[in-house]
Amino acid sequence: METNAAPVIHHRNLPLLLLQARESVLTRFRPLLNQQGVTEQQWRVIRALDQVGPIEPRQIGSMCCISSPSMAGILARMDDLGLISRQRMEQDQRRVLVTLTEKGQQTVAALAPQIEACYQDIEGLVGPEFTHLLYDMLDALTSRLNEGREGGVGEGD
Amino acid sequence: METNAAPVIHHRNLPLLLLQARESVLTRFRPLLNQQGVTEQQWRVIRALDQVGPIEPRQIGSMCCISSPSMAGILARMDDLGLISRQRMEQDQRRVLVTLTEKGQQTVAALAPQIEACYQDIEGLVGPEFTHLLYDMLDALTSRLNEGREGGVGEGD
DNA sequence: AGTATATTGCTAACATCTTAGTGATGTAAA
DNA sequence: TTTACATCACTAAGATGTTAGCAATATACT
Repeated sequence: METNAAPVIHHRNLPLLLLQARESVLTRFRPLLNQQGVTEQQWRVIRALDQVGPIEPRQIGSMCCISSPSMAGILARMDDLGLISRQRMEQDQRRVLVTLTEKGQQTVAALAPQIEACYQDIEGLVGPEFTHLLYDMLDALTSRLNEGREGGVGEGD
Repeated sequence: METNAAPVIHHRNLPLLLLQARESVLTRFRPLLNQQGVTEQQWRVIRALDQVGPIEPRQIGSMCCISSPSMAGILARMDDLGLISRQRMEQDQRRVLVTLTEKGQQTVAALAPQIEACYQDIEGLVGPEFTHLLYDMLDALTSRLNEGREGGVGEGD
Protein backbone atom coordinates (compact mmCIF):
# COMPACT_ATOMS: atom_id res chain seq x y z
CA MET A 1 0.00 0.00 0.00
CA GLU A 2 2.51 2.71 1.08
CA THR A 3 2.09 6.09 -0.63
CA ASN A 4 -1.36 5.01 -1.69
CA ALA A 5 -1.99 4.06 -5.26
CA ALA A 6 -5.21 5.96 -6.03
CA PRO A 7 -6.10 9.11 -4.06
CA VAL A 8 -9.86 9.14 -4.50
CA ILE A 9 -10.60 12.75 -3.56
CA HIS A 10 -9.48 15.30 -6.09
CA HIS A 11 -10.71 18.55 -4.54
CA ARG A 12 -8.67 20.60 -2.13
CA ASN A 13 -9.88 20.27 1.44
CA LEU A 14 -11.96 23.45 1.67
CA PRO A 15 -12.87 23.24 5.38
CA LEU A 16 -9.19 22.71 6.12
CA LEU A 17 -8.14 25.67 3.97
CA LEU A 18 -10.59 27.85 5.85
CA LEU A 19 -9.35 26.48 9.15
CA GLN A 20 -5.72 27.15 8.28
CA ALA A 21 -6.50 30.68 7.17
CA ARG A 22 -8.44 31.27 10.36
CA GLU A 23 -5.58 29.88 12.42
CA SER A 24 -3.04 32.12 10.73
CA VAL A 25 -5.17 35.15 11.61
CA LEU A 26 -6.00 34.07 15.13
CA THR A 27 -2.34 33.45 15.88
CA ARG A 28 -1.96 37.22 15.80
CA PHE A 29 -5.00 37.92 17.96
CA ARG A 30 -4.61 35.20 20.58
CA PRO A 31 -1.79 36.86 22.55
CA LEU A 32 -3.83 40.06 22.84
CA LEU A 33 -6.89 38.21 24.06
CA ASN A 34 -4.91 36.11 26.54
CA GLN A 35 -3.30 39.25 27.88
CA GLN A 36 -6.79 40.60 28.64
CA GLY A 37 -7.85 37.28 30.12
CA VAL A 38 -10.60 36.53 27.61
CA THR A 39 -10.98 33.53 25.31
CA GLU A 40 -11.69 33.67 21.59
CA GLN A 41 -15.36 32.84 22.09
CA GLN A 42 -15.78 35.30 24.94
CA TRP A 43 -14.32 37.99 22.70
CA ARG A 44 -16.72 37.10 19.89
CA VAL A 45 -19.62 37.47 22.32
CA ILE A 46 -18.28 40.75 23.65
CA ARG A 47 -17.84 42.14 20.13
CA ALA A 48 -21.39 41.18 19.22
CA LEU A 49 -22.85 42.80 22.33
CA ASP A 50 -20.75 45.90 21.77
CA GLN A 51 -22.03 46.21 18.23
CA VAL A 52 -25.76 45.67 18.66
CA GLY A 53 -26.44 46.14 22.36
CA PRO A 54 -28.31 43.76 24.71
CA ILE A 55 -29.62 40.67 22.92
CA GLU A 56 -30.71 37.10 23.62
CA PRO A 57 -28.44 34.04 23.79
CA ARG A 58 -29.67 32.41 20.59
CA GLN A 59 -29.16 35.69 18.71
CA ILE A 60 -25.59 35.81 19.97
CA GLY A 61 -25.16 32.19 18.96
CA SER A 62 -26.46 32.93 15.50
CA MET A 63 -24.12 35.88 15.08
CA CYS A 64 -21.05 34.19 16.57
CA CYS A 65 -21.45 30.61 15.36
CA ILE A 66 -21.82 29.27 18.89
CA SER A 67 -24.26 26.46 19.62
CA SER A 68 -26.80 26.67 22.40
CA PRO A 69 -25.08 24.15 24.67
CA SER A 70 -21.75 25.94 24.31
CA MET A 71 -23.42 29.27 24.88
CA ALA A 72 -24.79 28.14 28.24
CA GLY A 73 -21.33 27.51 29.64
CA ILE A 74 -19.74 30.53 28.00
CA LEU A 75 -22.35 32.95 29.35
CA ALA A 76 -22.21 31.37 32.79
CA ARG A 77 -18.44 31.87 32.95
CA MET A 78 -18.66 35.39 31.51
CA ASP A 79 -21.27 36.14 34.14
CA ASP A 80 -18.94 34.86 36.87
CA LEU A 81 -16.16 37.02 35.44
CA GLY A 82 -18.48 40.02 35.51
CA LEU A 83 -18.22 40.60 31.76
CA ILE A 84 -21.95 40.27 31.10
CA SER A 85 -25.22 40.14 33.03
CA ARG A 86 -28.33 38.06 32.37
CA GLN A 87 -31.96 38.75 33.20
CA ARG A 88 -35.20 36.90 32.44
CA MET A 89 -37.65 38.80 30.24
CA GLU A 90 -40.96 39.80 31.82
CA GLN A 91 -43.27 38.91 28.93
CA ASP A 92 -41.64 35.57 28.15
CA GLN A 93 -40.10 33.76 31.10
CA ARG A 94 -38.22 31.40 28.78
CA ARG A 95 -36.16 34.13 27.22
CA VAL A 96 -33.07 35.86 28.61
CA LEU A 97 -31.50 39.22 27.86
CA VAL A 98 -27.72 39.45 27.90
CA THR A 99 -26.08 42.80 28.57
CA LEU A 100 -22.44 43.88 28.41
CA THR A 101 -21.35 45.14 31.83
CA GLU A 102 -19.09 48.10 32.56
CA LYS A 103 -16.18 45.70 32.91
CA GLY A 104 -17.08 44.14 29.56
CA GLN A 105 -17.03 47.55 27.92
CA GLN A 106 -13.67 48.28 29.48
CA THR A 107 -12.36 45.09 27.92
CA VAL A 108 -13.54 46.31 24.53
CA ALA A 109 -11.89 49.69 25.09
CA ALA A 110 -8.64 48.02 26.07
CA LEU A 111 -8.56 45.55 23.20
CA ALA A 112 -10.05 47.53 20.33
CA PRO A 113 -6.95 49.58 19.46
CA GLN A 114 -4.68 46.56 19.55
CA ILE A 115 -7.06 44.54 17.40
CA GLU A 116 -7.31 47.44 14.98
CA ALA A 117 -3.53 47.61 14.77
CA CYS A 118 -3.50 43.90 14.02
CA TYR A 119 -5.88 44.39 11.11
CA GLN A 120 -3.65 47.17 9.84
CA ASP A 121 -0.70 44.77 9.90
CA ILE A 122 -2.65 42.17 8.01
CA GLU A 123 -3.82 44.63 5.36
CA GLY A 124 -0.26 45.78 5.06
CA LEU A 125 0.78 42.23 4.24
CA VAL A 126 -1.92 41.32 1.75
CA GLY A 127 -3.27 44.67 0.63
CA PRO A 128 -6.63 46.32 1.40
CA GLU A 129 -8.16 45.32 -1.96
CA PHE A 130 -7.34 41.71 -1.24
CA THR A 131 -8.95 41.96 2.17
CA HIS A 132 -12.17 43.45 0.85
CA LEU A 133 -12.39 40.93 -1.97
CA LEU A 134 -11.88 38.13 0.52
CA TYR A 135 -14.65 39.51 2.75
CA ASP A 136 -17.01 39.59 -0.21
CA MET A 137 -16.15 36.08 -1.30
CA LEU A 138 -16.58 34.64 2.17
CA ASP A 139 -19.93 36.40 2.47
CA ALA A 140 -20.97 35.05 -0.92
CA LEU A 141 -19.90 31.50 -0.13
CA THR A 142 -21.68 31.51 3.22
CA SER A 143 -24.92 33.00 1.91
CA ARG A 144 -25.04 30.78 -1.17
CA LEU A 145 -24.51 27.61 0.84
CA ASN A 146 -27.00 28.63 3.51
CA GLU A 147 -29.66 29.64 0.99
CA GLY A 148 -32.93 27.98 1.97
CA ARG A 149 -31.60 26.06 4.94
CA GLU A 150 -31.05 28.63 7.69
CA GLY A 151 -32.73 27.51 10.91
CA GLY A 152 -29.43 26.94 12.68
CA VAL A 153 -26.33 28.73 13.87
CA GLY A 154 -24.28 31.16 11.87
CA GLU A 155 -25.21 34.03 9.59
CA GLY A 156 -24.74 37.44 11.28
CA ASP A 157 -21.57 39.49 11.65
CA MET B 1 -25.99 53.02 26.82
CA GLU B 2 -28.22 50.72 24.70
CA THR B 3 -27.12 50.29 21.07
CA ASN B 4 -23.71 51.53 21.98
CA ALA B 5 -22.66 55.00 21.04
CA ALA B 6 -19.23 54.42 19.49
CA PRO B 7 -18.34 51.01 18.05
CA VAL B 8 -14.58 51.12 18.27
CA ILE B 9 -13.68 48.33 15.84
CA HIS B 10 -14.28 49.19 12.21
CA HIS B 11 -13.02 46.04 10.48
CA ARG B 12 -15.21 43.07 9.74
CA ASN B 13 -14.50 40.14 12.05
CA LEU B 14 -12.23 38.10 9.77
CA PRO B 15 -11.83 35.03 12.01
CA LEU B 16 -15.61 34.94 12.35
CA LEU B 17 -16.14 35.27 8.60
CA LEU B 18 -13.81 32.33 8.07
CA LEU B 19 -15.56 30.37 10.78
CA GLN B 20 -18.99 31.03 9.28
CA ALA B 21 -17.81 30.03 5.82
CA ARG B 22 -16.29 26.87 7.24
CA GLU B 23 -19.48 26.08 9.11
CA SER B 24 -21.60 26.49 6.00
CA VAL B 25 -19.40 23.99 4.20
CA LEU B 26 -19.12 21.53 7.08
CA THR B 27 -22.88 21.51 7.50
CA ARG B 28 -22.98 19.58 4.23
CA PHE B 29 -20.21 17.17 5.17
CA ARG B 30 -21.15 16.43 8.76
CA PRO B 31 -24.10 14.11 8.02
CA LEU B 32 -21.88 12.01 5.74
CA LEU B 33 -19.16 11.74 8.37
CA ASN B 34 -21.60 10.91 11.16
CA GLN B 35 -23.13 8.24 9.00
CA GLN B 36 -19.69 6.62 8.73
CA GLY B 37 -19.09 7.09 12.45
CA VAL B 38 -16.07 9.39 12.12
CA THR B 39 -15.60 12.90 13.51
CA GLU B 40 -14.39 15.90 11.54
CA GLN B 41 -10.89 15.64 12.98
CA GLN B 42 -10.69 11.90 12.45
CA TRP B 43 -11.64 12.45 8.82
CA ARG B 44 -8.96 15.09 8.42
CA VAL B 45 -6.38 12.65 9.75
CA ILE B 46 -7.68 9.86 7.51
CA ARG B 47 -7.53 12.11 4.44
CA ALA B 48 -3.97 13.12 5.24
CA LEU B 49 -2.83 9.52 5.69
CA ASP B 50 -4.62 8.51 2.51
CA GLN B 51 -2.86 11.23 0.57
CA VAL B 52 0.73 10.85 1.74
CA GLY B 53 0.92 7.42 3.35
CA PRO B 54 2.29 6.58 6.83
CA ILE B 55 3.63 9.63 8.67
CA GLU B 56 4.37 10.88 12.18
CA PRO B 57 1.90 12.56 14.56
CA ARG B 58 3.43 16.02 14.40
CA GLN B 59 3.40 15.88 10.60
CA ILE B 60 -0.29 15.04 10.69
CA GLY B 61 -0.82 17.87 13.13
CA SER B 62 1.01 20.28 10.88
CA MET B 63 -1.06 19.24 7.86
CA CYS B 64 -4.41 19.13 9.67
CA CYS B 65 -4.10 22.02 12.12
CA ILE B 66 -4.30 19.75 15.13
CA SER B 67 -2.17 20.45 18.19
CA SER B 68 0.00 17.80 19.79
CA PRO B 69 -2.19 17.35 22.88
CA SER B 70 -5.31 16.96 20.75
CA MET B 71 -3.52 14.57 18.46
CA ALA B 72 -2.70 12.23 21.33
CA GLY B 73 -6.35 11.66 22.16
CA ILE B 74 -7.51 11.56 18.56
CA LEU B 75 -4.96 8.93 17.57
CA ALA B 76 -5.67 6.88 20.70
CA ARG B 77 -9.38 6.78 19.86
CA MET B 78 -8.74 6.08 16.18
CA ASP B 79 -6.48 3.25 17.26
CA ASP B 80 -9.24 1.83 19.46
CA LEU B 81 -11.64 2.11 16.51
CA GLY B 82 -9.15 0.27 14.35
CA LEU B 83 -8.86 3.12 11.85
CA ILE B 84 -5.09 3.56 12.27
CA SER B 85 -2.13 1.75 13.83
CA ARG B 86 0.87 3.19 15.65
CA GLN B 87 4.40 1.85 15.98
CA ARG B 88 7.54 3.23 17.57
CA MET B 89 10.38 3.88 15.14
CA GLU B 90 13.52 1.76 15.54
CA GLN B 91 16.15 4.49 15.11
CA ASP B 92 14.41 7.04 17.33
CA GLN B 93 12.35 5.63 20.17
CA ARG B 94 10.64 8.99 20.71
CA ARG B 95 9.02 9.02 17.30
CA VAL B 96 5.92 7.15 16.18
CA LEU B 97 4.71 6.11 12.73
CA VAL B 98 0.99 6.24 12.06
CA THR B 99 -0.51 4.01 9.37
CA LEU B 100 -4.01 3.85 7.91
CA THR B 101 -5.46 0.37 8.48
CA GLU B 102 -7.57 -1.64 6.08
CA LYS B 103 -10.66 -0.41 7.90
CA GLY B 104 -9.42 3.15 7.59
CA GLN B 105 -9.00 2.72 3.86
CA GLN B 106 -12.48 1.27 3.60
CA THR B 107 -13.79 4.40 5.30
CA VAL B 108 -12.08 6.51 2.66
CA ALA B 109 -13.54 4.37 -0.11
CA ALA B 110 -17.01 4.67 1.39
CA LEU B 111 -16.87 8.42 1.95
CA ALA B 112 -14.87 9.67 -1.02
CA PRO B 113 -17.65 9.54 -3.62
CA GLN B 114 -20.13 11.25 -1.31
CA ILE B 115 -17.63 13.95 -0.43
CA GLU B 116 -16.85 14.44 -4.12
CA ALA B 117 -20.56 14.79 -4.86
CA CYS B 118 -20.75 17.42 -2.12
CA TYR B 119 -17.98 19.42 -3.75
CA GLN B 120 -19.83 19.17 -7.04
CA ASP B 121 -22.92 20.61 -5.39
CA ILE B 122 -20.92 23.46 -3.91
CA GLU B 123 -19.23 24.29 -7.21
CA GLY B 124 -22.64 24.19 -8.82
CA LEU B 125 -23.82 26.86 -6.40
CA VAL B 126 -20.88 29.25 -6.58
CA GLY B 127 -19.16 28.29 -9.81
CA PRO B 128 -15.81 26.53 -10.32
CA GLU B 129 -13.95 29.77 -11.06
CA PHE B 130 -15.11 31.16 -7.74
CA THR B 131 -13.94 28.05 -5.95
CA HIS B 132 -10.48 28.12 -7.48
CA LEU B 133 -10.07 31.83 -6.82
CA LEU B 134 -11.10 31.26 -3.22
CA TYR B 135 -8.55 28.44 -2.85
CA ASP B 136 -5.84 30.73 -4.18
CA MET B 137 -6.79 33.59 -1.90
CA LEU B 138 -6.92 31.40 1.19
CA ASP B 139 -3.52 29.96 0.30
CA ALA B 140 -2.16 33.46 -0.20
CA LEU B 141 -3.57 34.76 3.07
CA THR B 142 -2.25 31.81 5.04
CA SER B 143 1.23 31.89 3.53
CA ARG B 144 1.60 35.66 3.80
CA LEU B 145 0.58 35.68 7.45
CA ASN B 146 2.77 32.73 8.32
CA GLU B 147 5.79 34.10 6.50
CA GLY B 148 8.76 33.91 8.82
CA ARG B 149 6.93 32.55 11.82
CA GLU B 150 6.21 28.90 11.00
CA GLY B 151 7.37 26.64 13.85
CA GLY B 152 3.84 25.67 14.85
CA VAL B 153 0.78 23.91 13.54
CA GLY B 154 -0.80 24.46 10.17
CA GLU B 155 0.58 24.80 6.68
CA GLY B 156 0.14 21.63 4.65
CA ASP B 157 -2.91 20.42 2.70
C1' DA C 1 -60.69 25.14 29.58
C1' DG C 2 -57.49 21.43 27.96
C1' DT C 3 -54.41 19.15 25.17
C1' DA C 4 -50.84 18.97 21.52
C1' DT C 5 -47.03 21.38 19.77
C1' DA C 6 -43.22 24.74 19.46
C1' DT C 7 -39.70 27.44 21.54
C1' DT C 8 -36.00 28.53 24.90
C1' DG C 9 -32.38 27.73 27.75
C1' DC C 10 -30.21 24.16 29.89
C1' DT C 11 -27.94 19.49 31.22
C1' DA C 12 -25.38 15.20 30.11
C1' DA C 13 -21.79 12.62 27.81
C1' DC C 14 -18.18 12.62 25.14
C1' DA C 15 -14.63 14.59 21.67
C1' DT C 16 -11.63 18.32 20.92
C1' DC C 17 -8.83 22.66 21.80
C1' DT C 18 -5.62 25.45 24.71
C1' DT C 19 -2.00 26.25 27.84
C1' DA C 20 1.30 24.39 30.78
C1' DG C 21 4.14 20.89 32.02
C1' DT C 22 6.24 16.05 32.17
C1' DG C 23 9.09 11.77 31.13
C1' DA C 24 11.73 9.49 27.78
C1' DT C 25 14.95 9.82 24.29
C1' DG C 26 18.46 12.03 21.33
C1' DT C 27 22.10 15.37 20.54
C1' DA C 28 25.66 18.56 21.44
C1' DA C 29 28.87 21.01 24.42
C1' DA C 30 32.10 20.99 28.52
C1' DT D 1 31.85 10.90 29.41
C1' DT D 2 29.00 13.66 31.79
C1' DT D 3 26.17 17.57 31.63
C1' DA D 4 23.08 20.77 29.35
C1' DC D 5 19.84 21.26 25.93
C1' DA D 6 16.44 19.90 22.35
C1' DT D 7 12.72 17.00 20.63
C1' DC D 8 8.85 13.95 20.83
C1' DA D 9 4.70 12.10 22.47
C1' DC D 10 1.91 12.41 26.16
C1' DT D 11 -0.73 14.02 30.48
C1' DA D 12 -3.47 17.46 33.25
C1' DA D 13 -6.98 20.93 33.81
C1' DG D 14 -10.19 23.81 32.18
C1' DA D 15 -12.98 25.79 28.18
C1' DT D 16 -15.46 24.74 24.06
C1' DG D 17 -17.86 21.88 20.32
C1' DT D 18 -21.37 18.16 19.20
C1' DT D 19 -25.31 15.29 19.70
C1' DA D 20 -29.19 13.95 22.27
C1' DG D 21 -32.49 15.04 25.34
C1' DC D 22 -35.09 17.58 29.15
C1' DA D 23 -38.04 20.95 31.84
C1' DA D 24 -40.39 25.13 31.71
C1' DT D 25 -42.97 28.25 29.21
C1' DA D 26 -45.78 29.90 25.39
C1' DT D 27 -48.93 29.25 21.62
C1' DA D 28 -52.35 26.95 18.75
C1' DC D 29 -56.02 23.88 18.12
C1' DT D 30 -60.05 21.17 19.84
